[in-house]
Amino acid sequence: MNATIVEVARKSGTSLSTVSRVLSNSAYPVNEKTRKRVVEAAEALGYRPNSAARMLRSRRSMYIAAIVPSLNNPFYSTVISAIEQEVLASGYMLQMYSSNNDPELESRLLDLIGSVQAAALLISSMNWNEKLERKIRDLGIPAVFFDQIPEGYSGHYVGFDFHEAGRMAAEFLISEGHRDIAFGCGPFDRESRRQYRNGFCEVLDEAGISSADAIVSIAGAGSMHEYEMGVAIADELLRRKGMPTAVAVINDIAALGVIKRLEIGGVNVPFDVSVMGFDDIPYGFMMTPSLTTIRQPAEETGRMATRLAVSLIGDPGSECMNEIFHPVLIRRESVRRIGRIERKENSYND
Amino acid sequence: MNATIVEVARKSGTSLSTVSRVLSNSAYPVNEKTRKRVVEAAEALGYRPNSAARMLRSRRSMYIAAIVPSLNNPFYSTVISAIEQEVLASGYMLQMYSSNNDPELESRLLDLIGSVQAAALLISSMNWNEKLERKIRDLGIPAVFFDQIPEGYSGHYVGFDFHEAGRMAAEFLISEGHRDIAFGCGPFDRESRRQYRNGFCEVLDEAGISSADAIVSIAGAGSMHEYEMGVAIADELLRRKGMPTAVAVINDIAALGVIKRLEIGGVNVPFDVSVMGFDDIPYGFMMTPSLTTIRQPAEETGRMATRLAVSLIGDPGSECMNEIFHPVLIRRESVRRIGRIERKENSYND
DNA sequence: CTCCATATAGAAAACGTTTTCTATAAATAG
DNA sequence: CTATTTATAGAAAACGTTTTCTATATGGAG
Repeated sequence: MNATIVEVARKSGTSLSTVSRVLSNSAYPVNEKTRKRVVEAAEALGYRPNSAARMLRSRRSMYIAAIVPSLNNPFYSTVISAIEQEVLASGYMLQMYSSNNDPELESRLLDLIGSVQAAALLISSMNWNEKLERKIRDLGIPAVFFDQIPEGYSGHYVGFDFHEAGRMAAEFLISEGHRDIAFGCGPFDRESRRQYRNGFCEVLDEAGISSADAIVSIAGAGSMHEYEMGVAIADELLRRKGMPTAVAVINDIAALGVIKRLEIGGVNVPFDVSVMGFDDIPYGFMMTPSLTTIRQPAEETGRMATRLAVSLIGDPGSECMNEIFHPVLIRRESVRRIGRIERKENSYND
Repeated sequence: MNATIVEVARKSGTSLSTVSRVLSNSAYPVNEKTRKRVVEAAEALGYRPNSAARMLRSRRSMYIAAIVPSLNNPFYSTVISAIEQEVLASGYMLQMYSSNNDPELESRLLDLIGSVQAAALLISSMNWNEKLERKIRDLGIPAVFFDQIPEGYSGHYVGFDFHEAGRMAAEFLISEGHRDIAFGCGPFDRESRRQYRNGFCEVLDEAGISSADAIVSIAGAGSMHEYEMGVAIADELLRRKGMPTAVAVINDIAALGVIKRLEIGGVNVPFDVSVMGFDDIPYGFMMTPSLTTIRQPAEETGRMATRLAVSLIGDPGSECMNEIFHPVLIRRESVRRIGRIERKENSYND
């Protein structure tokens, strides 16, 4: 099987202690000549340290664990890529799992992570309760929440200002001359969505537009695919008497559903109705019309969360650290300025 | 810190051997009464086995490692999700890394994987050479390639019939009445693409259509984003004297670039030119026009590769196992039948 | 020249398990 | 009633490292 440190010791004519010191480049002084012999022997034998033994004895973990709701969501896959890079760059290895936002699965995953002795936990979850809190605390390792921060959570996190994003969406639509505005979404089952809605409605109300009528919330959307939800939102819009001039949708995929359904219903986007997304999925600018949306910085979130976690490893008692990212507006074609009727110049690129 | 088996033994008034037997549910008989005591003590202490110790002593790994070119690619993220599920279901844990198809990084990752003592390796790579072969062999664990199978590789794999996919694309276009057909792609730097091209051209030639003129290969596309490549393909098409009636594109994202660029150039898809994709990204049916394409079964690939790997763990000498999946045609709107001029009925769903 | 620090390296302990070995009591076979 | 399984459980070894402890030269300081 794999060569062990003992075989390297035998081959290099030294003791196992010496070999360990060389190969784990400890601070302990070892003669240059000997070091060379050891390195050569290890090389020749194709020695690779057994990480289980190493972790066991040194009581140091080489793993950072991450839990995201889904890997298929382009936002999270971007975050995860950034996390992966940063984790490797910090000398750790990544153990990544997806939870589907299922509390049951989340709990099982935390047990697994507990038994692999990860050095830190990165997690994005919409659930927060006694049980989860205890489970995470029992892990005895620093945990960093990122992206959505569940209500009541009070620990380290790298978040995003969903409230500001909601405000930004509404402000932009109003600044483009819209007054008759709808807000399409599913149930408000997570804090992030409530915040977005609050920000959005706040601005509407400030502008003297009734936000109560604006909301088109698809009740049973919890189990629906985002796209279907968008279709349902557009259905509802088409059913109403008066069409708004603009609709903000809770995420990009749903926005695509809205657009497709409206187009089929004979309503042109953006000429009859403007549609505004949220997320900035990488396909938004490839569409026709390309999607005006709001971006949450995904790489930055992943990187920052990882850095924070790494810095927390080894000093557990530190007070709550956090970082909040801000939304950035991505102006493209799916929202048009009211009053202008000329066709906006098309572009095939961002 | 975390409770150990010894503390559980003390608390339950038994020996550490007994505790181990209970908690690792070994086949060894242990009195029901005692078992209960142990379980309760473990529960009370919140005991979680230390996987490093467990792996070290039992010489069994709990990890399956996977390397994919990219996590941001929706095809791979679907594969990875399936792998994750299947790995967990088999009682293992997943260690997943992305290589960007970079041989250097691949090699580093293999070293890492070697030292974590994974039980099996799942890998999708376009590179195959002496060095990689030796590295993988040195791991001493079963390796299963999936998706693309590099030329010269002879081991376990779960593949896809790219040649058939190429044939299918060409046959479909011809069956829809097209004779003037282009094939848009980047450099043929990987076996899978060569196979697709070969199948495609084969059918063209059989039908008496010169395949040599059909190929629009963007030279510098190696470093380009797929979408840019599509734009470049369309540019080239627009530059030519005669527009083909149909263009097959090497992947969906590039197809989106082609469509957008053609539309901007005043060429309507599918009325003036039909566009055929390849991959079936999840956004294909959300677009306008929705994308006609060919699907490689991603979940099935991930699941099958994992099952194969798991079955291979522990009997290393078995001969080369493999499984090949076949393409399935996804008919949507971006390809139209030549001769028909009525607008196909739009649908907002698959 | 003696004493003490220093560089170097081997011996042994330890990490938390699983597994093998050994021991005892109960149960069955003869 | 003795001999031999069988059920049960503790003791001890082992997995491959890192770390602590101990030992031996070597080199200055006095």
